[in-house]
Amino acid sequence: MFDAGEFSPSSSAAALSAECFSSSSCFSSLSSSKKKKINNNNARRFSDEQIKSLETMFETETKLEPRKKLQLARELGLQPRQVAIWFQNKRARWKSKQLERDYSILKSNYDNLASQYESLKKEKQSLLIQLQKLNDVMQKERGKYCCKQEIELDNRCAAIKKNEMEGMPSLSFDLSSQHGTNGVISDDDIDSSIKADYLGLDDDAVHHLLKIVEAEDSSLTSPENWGSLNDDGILNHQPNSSSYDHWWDFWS
DNA sequence: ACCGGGATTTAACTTACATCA
DNA sequence: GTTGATGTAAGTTAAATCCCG
Repeated sequence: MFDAGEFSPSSSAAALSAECFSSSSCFSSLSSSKKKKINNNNARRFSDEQIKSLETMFETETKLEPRKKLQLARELGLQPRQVAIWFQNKRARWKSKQLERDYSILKSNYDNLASQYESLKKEKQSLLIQLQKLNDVMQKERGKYCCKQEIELDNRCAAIKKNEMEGMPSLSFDLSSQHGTNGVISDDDIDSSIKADYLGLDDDAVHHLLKIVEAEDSSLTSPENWGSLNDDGILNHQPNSSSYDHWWDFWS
């Protein structure tokens, strides 16, 4: 399908040199002094107008039809083979640039992900430290009030034994003394009772403990302590409930 | 300002392979 | 199925050009 005047790409060098089809292609066989002269005339490189036309054509189609190639070559005063070679080289350069662009985009995406990963890692570390602190406080308080209750229980047992020895009736469980004056158990009572049962503590211990926990809690709930959680971080995602299972493991 | 040399750009070439008549 | 013409991608060459010390 070669057009008239075009040479096969696989032609031998000897054949090509014999087919000296333009001043620029003949250029390589000239002496250095003549090369210099031709160079001064800007003959080797295509002119700006030629390049502009070639670029414009390349934007519309990266592979030229033979007829368009002939037409373009005629318009630019080049050999069709020169146009063909220019398009070959242009495709190669374009592909190389495209690879660079793709690489740059991929690298940018990777850097963003790596940055997010590092940020989340720091948040996790910070949360683990806070969790450990809370755990320590809980252990300390639980131990403290368990002892207090044991002492109180011992005192009551001692009083009962004393009364029994003195022939007085043993103290019965008095609802009114523990849960309001009318003997009716209020919601607060139930609430405290549940908390006490759950934690194994009495009311005072529960209230005291809750104050401590709330104080610790405020450091978690105040925005200034959130760090980068707001910045497109985990707070913007609906957490999977199982993600927080370890929090409740702590309480059980 | 000039120079030398390494880096980059670019036109042209070579080779290997694919397609089609 | 084979062959020759033609086209392309990928890699190379050589000269021009750029850049920097």
